Amino acid sequence: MTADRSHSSRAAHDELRYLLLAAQREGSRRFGEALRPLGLTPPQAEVLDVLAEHQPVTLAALGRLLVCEQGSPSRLVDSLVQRGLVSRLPHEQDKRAVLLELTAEGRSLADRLGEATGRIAAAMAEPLSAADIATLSGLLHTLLEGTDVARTVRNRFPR
Amino acid sequence: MTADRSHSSRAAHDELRYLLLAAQREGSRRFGEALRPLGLTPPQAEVLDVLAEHQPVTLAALGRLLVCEQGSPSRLVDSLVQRGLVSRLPHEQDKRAVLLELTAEGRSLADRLGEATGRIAAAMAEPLSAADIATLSGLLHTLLEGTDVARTVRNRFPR
DNA sequence: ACGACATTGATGTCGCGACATCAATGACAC
DNA sequence: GTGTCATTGATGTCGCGACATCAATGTCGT
Repeated sequence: MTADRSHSSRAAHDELRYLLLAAQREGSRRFGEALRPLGLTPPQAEVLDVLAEHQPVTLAALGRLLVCEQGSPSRLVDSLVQRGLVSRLPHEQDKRAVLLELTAEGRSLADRLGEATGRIAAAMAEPLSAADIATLSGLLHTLLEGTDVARTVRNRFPR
Repeated sequence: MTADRSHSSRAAHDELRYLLLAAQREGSRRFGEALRPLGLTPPQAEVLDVLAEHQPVTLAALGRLLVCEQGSPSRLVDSLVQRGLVSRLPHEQDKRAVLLELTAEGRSLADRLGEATGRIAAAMAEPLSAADIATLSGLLHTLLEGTDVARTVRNRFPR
């Protein structure tokens, strides 16, 4: 019916853009709310989550593993260091680099975080079936193909 | 194969969460980059876009039409007023309210914005077919069903 | 008319997140 | 070694975006 390929989907593209924004915002909002009892924000939670699996890691490497930030997340890490959840250690071979590790407190919080995360993520995706989630993830991967973030996500969630 | 329904999809849920974050971030990054020649940020562009269609409108009503912000976007609008793109007019019947309108300059910028938006959105969604986009949008609508943002998006993009 | 409550828009605060810049250090060609 | 360039992590700045608070105004029950 709509023959003009170059313009017919303009509204569809815009709607998709806003849907992605809306979904991310709504997810962050709910996730942040659920994280408040732990005293963590979603980005802080992501750092703990990544550190729990990739300890120890330099700041630059952490940045490459984070979806929530492009550059080096020094100030994000700062907040966690100040709260005693993460410690900075000097790197032996490279005096520029800093190694990040969870403290004991950080590790135990990361554990509690893992449980909370599972429940919340399941609750948020509740209106979708497992098949829907797979389809949705596949389409998002396709949408992002060739970008840095896509590589980041693949690193974090290998098949 | 995975029999434990309550936990088997934990990773899938987390991946979806990060994919949504990644897609939105990447989209915003590219969109903001393309908008830089116009001197606009993506949230500012959304305001112009909405105003061009719903002029005049109160601040609270604008807030209900925006995906990019929950509360009343007074400071976001401020930036546009300061740049002479939007004007605030007193509301006759309700002395609390303020009516927002595009200035002449705002209207012409909104026009140029519309063209740019179309090209950018198409470029970003390029790896997906029209059918994929429809599927993706449908799934995102389902994911958001029952939320305020879902209503906002439906208002902005009625079928 | 009046009092309780709701709504509007402004404002303060906090934590990002993108970008630019910078000093320190490292890697590499020669 | 030396010069050149890349990388690392810190820092400054800007614009959000969520939340809380507030004064002004409106609404509604009685």
